[in-house]
Amino acid sequence: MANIKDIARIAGVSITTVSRVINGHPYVSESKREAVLRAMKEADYERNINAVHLIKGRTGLIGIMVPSIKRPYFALVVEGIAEEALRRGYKLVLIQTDYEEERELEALRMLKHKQIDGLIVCSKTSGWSAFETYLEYGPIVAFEDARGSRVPSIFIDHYRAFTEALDYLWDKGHRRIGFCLARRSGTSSRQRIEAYRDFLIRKRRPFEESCVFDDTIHVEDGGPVVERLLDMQHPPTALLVTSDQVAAGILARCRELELEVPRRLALVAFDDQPLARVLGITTFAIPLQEIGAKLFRQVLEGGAGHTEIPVRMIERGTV
Amino acid sequence: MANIKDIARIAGVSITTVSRVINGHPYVSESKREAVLRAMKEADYERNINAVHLIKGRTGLIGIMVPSIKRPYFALVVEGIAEEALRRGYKLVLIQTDYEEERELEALRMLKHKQIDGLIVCSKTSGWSAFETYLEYGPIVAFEDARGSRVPSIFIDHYRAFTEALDYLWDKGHRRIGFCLARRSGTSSRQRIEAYRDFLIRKRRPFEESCVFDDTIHVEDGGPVVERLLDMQHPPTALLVTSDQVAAGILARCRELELEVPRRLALVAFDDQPLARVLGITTFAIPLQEIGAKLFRQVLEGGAGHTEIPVRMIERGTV
DNA sequence: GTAGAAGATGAAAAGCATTTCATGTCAAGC
DNA sequence: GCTTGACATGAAATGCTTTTCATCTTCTAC
Repeated sequence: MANIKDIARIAGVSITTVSRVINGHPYVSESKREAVLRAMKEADYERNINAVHLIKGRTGLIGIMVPSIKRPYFALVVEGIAEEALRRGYKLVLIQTDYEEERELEALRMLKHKQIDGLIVCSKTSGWSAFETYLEYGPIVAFEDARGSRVPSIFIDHYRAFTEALDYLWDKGHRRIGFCLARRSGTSSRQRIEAYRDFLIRKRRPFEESCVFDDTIHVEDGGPVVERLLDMQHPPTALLVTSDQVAAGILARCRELELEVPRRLALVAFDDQPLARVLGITTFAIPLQEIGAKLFRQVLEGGAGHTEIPVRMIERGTV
Repeated sequence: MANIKDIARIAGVSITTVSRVINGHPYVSESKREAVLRAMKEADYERNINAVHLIKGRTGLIGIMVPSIKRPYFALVVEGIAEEALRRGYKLVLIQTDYEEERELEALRMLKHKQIDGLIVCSKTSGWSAFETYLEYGPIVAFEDARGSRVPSIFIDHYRAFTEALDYLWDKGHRRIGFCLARRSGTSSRQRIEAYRDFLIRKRRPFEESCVFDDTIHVEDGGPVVERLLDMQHPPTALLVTSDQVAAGILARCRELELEVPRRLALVAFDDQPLARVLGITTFAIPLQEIGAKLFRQVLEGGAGHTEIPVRMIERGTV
């Protein structure tokens, strides 16, 4: 394909002039501009973007690290990021990690390689220090509580939200409260477990391992929770569920088994995804799309610091 | 940051030798290899990938054109693509189009620019001719019935599936069958409308505009459908719903209004997403993730032709 | 009338790695 | 002793665009 040199030759001008026309710089006479444009059309010229990237040292690409895009939670964040990226003329590179450190590292290497101009970490498994090391190569921002690290973050105080939810259920008369987590080792899970333990201490109640259900991530993970519940001597009367999807799965199985919600089992979920609205699930509103947009803006501006996103409970019919 | 020239200088070898070490070419003596590796470590060298892209004319990036990633349907396809991409060492550029032609065109331009090595079109609004024009710049593959065009495709015969579903409902005694569509102008919607019209002709039944519900895309679009149904003099007794999400929304509203499914309203949906499994929705299994993987393989291999993906109905409890 | 600014243009450097081609060494084989 | 092939190495070309610097012209203002 034709390159800028060819165009210069065809139009009878220098390469510089062609570049000026392409980039809209001033100081090009109308006649030459037209000649260049004509030549470009004639030769079906298209700028080789990789040469531009090389010389500019930027690519207009932002990396998004997500464990799995099929989880609506992340899909919503990415949607928010994508909308903002579009508005700013950036493209996104999707890096699906499945929580494997090696893949997370590869995303960081892309930053060092200058293949991406910045990196948005939606969730991760490696320690913060790995990310801090790469901070010098380009902006990174995380959607996870990174306070205490040098990685800028936009986060939700899960300790506070969980505490609020627990108190709410307690006030509604629930004395045995269980909860569902995704990965036990995740940052937010650890905060939630801490909130749970502190709550129990405050209420002088014993911690019971049987009340925590982990690895509940997808809608189909809800059913088994209900079955385990039914097998218990003293099952919890309320469940805090860290994802609307799982809550929907629980709700569906409860209906099948004619276990009344909220009479027999109360549910408080998180995210306020459309599904929760439709099913009337009491949940914490987390503005995932807006958070996505914020993440994008922050990574572009390269700002430091940690921003908390407030969440609030939306009462519907499951408590 | 250090470049290959610096490394060559530090290691006391030529640039070529450094390049050989980096790329694992043979014919490098052990002593020089070590010297180069030492120099690379010392100078914290990282290859500038954009220079590599420039000279190779490839980027290891595949573009994915999706209208909106937050729709689970597309998220699942992308998940499948991403898994396969990872296996093959490719990265993905997400191009969210929102069905705007300008953005679709921009994705095509990326192919021409050589910013991406290939393009997967999950759904689109522009005509095929636009895509055909760009076929010369790199492989394109579409997840949409492109028979009759030169764009390779992996597709589902929606005419056939719809016909099968209609006959099934007819055999179950339904005489008034309505259906929900996403965008009316989409390729699959047109095929489905055709199937519906042909079905009515075959059964000597009149076409009634009030039985088609369009722009139903998300889970929250289900409720309004039920409300419109209740307002009708002679509402359909069965609904074909082109997405599990919408079917879930319909089901939820039916329960709220105590409209028994399937006694008062039967539902057949499409996709067989996890949500449909959990809610016991009768639906057509479309292996979206596998299709994603297939799309990726095809775009890599640059194969032509059209491949039909067979679908089959899964009977659950909504008919 | 002249200094200085503004406008116009192009040569060349810079950005960086890969690959081809040329050259040289050494050992095996006849 | 000489040819041939395998192994080693580097100079230079290649991929393509942006940007700096230098040069030249043409006004404008005093």
